[in-house]
Amino acid sequence: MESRKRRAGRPTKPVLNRSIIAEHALELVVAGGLDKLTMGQLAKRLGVATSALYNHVDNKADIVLLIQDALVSQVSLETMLQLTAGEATLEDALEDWARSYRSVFAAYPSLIPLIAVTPVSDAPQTLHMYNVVAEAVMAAGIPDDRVIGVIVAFESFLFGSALDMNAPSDVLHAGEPSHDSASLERAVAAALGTPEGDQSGEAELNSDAGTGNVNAEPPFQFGLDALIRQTLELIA
Amino acid sequence: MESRKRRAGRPTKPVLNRSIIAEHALELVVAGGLDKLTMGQLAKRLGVATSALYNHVDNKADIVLLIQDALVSQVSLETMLQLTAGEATLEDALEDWARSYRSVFAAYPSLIPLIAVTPVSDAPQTLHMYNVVAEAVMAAGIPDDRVIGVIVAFESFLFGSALDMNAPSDVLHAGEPSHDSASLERAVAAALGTPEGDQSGEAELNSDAGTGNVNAEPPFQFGLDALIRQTLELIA
DNA sequence: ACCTGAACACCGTTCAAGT
DNA sequence: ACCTGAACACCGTTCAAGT
Repeated sequence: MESRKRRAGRPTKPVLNRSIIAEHALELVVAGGLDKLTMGQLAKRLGVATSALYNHVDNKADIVLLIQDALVSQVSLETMLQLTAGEATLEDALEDWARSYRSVFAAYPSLIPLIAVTPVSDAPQTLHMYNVVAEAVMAAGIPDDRVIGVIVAFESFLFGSALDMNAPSDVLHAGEPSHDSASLERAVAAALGTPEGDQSGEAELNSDAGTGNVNAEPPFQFGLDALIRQTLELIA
Repeated sequence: MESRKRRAGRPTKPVLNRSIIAEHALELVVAGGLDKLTMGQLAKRLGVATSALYNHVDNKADIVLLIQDALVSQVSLETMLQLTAGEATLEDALEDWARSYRSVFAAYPSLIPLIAVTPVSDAPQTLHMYNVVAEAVMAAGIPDDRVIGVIVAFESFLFGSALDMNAPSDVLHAGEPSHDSASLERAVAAALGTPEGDQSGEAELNSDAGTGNVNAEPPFQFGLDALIRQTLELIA
């Protein structure tokens, strides 16, 4: 039985709290991107008046911060923790962390610019993740003064790669052939002709959120290898 | 003398066109980010009614596409063109292109998710840039089927790096010290202790758009070096 | 063809009134 | 303390009316 209908006035037991709000806000963003997250839609989903939300959050940005932090906590730190314990290699830890990070955020491209700019002090889960990674990377022998540089370089690449996963598979296809696109077309054709899983011309059928671009893997692997190699050379 | 005031009805000479709209839209975004770009503000700036804009553009997304393409045309392709002519090294061309690209888009972080997802066929200047880069990189001896991978890997890193430039310098500073931030704090302290230009504690004074993060350079150089080295190894 | 001005459905946010 | 409902200033977009 659903709650009949509330009238104005304090309910005997609170119907909302920050966790409930965060949870449903995340579901809205999953369903339709950041644009679909409106205070009105969120309130409707929670069965309250829009204004009731403001008893628990400062504003919409506050909600975005909440879901961002919830997302970060989904990133797998398993291999990083093993590295700290001396039970994994730096190479494996970086690779696993990077792949997990990218796949989590690929589903929320509109959040990425916000995440990149949010101070970790406002997001406890995010702070925790950075701390685990820093500790592991230090344990592996990267000099203290290079740790932040490594982390930020990886993160920059991961943000960009997560965005790239949301591009249509044919982002680089020129429209009508012109003299101004000949080289690009040749490169695109060559790239499509040689992957392990050839997907010919029907790439646009794959339209899952965050996996729109079926050609995202090779560039990701290339960049990730580059960063990992450069990092391994820093070991004292 | 400013135009007195128009009344309804077709003006003898059109007051708007797509170029004029794009130009002023870009100025609005420069002034205050994508949020400040509203159809109402843009119309006021152009001295027309809001609805007049719709005689020239389909919608707001159309305007965003316009300014995105205008931005791409600001990226310097000079060294890439020299590379095609055999007058520059691949290393220099990649470094110059990457730095120019990053600095152009660092000023417009909110545009980056849109750019990453926009098909090049909708943006002629963007198509042109990719074509120049593809041609140059091929001329330098990178195998045809690896060109797209290289370009996309660089671009991913550049997008992320542009976002990072917009983070506050102290993004990674934990708030109150906790057991959950000790390693991170140590890494941050070590990183700040050793740069060529020590900026001690007053980093937040630097608040120019796109250059908020005074600590963005070392990670950028690190990642760029990694990608360039990996690319050079692909030369047949 | 290209403008104005009114209208529409929606936004985020505030606040008095209710319990 | 925590909800409702009305209100406010603003969005993007559409469209009839004017020239």
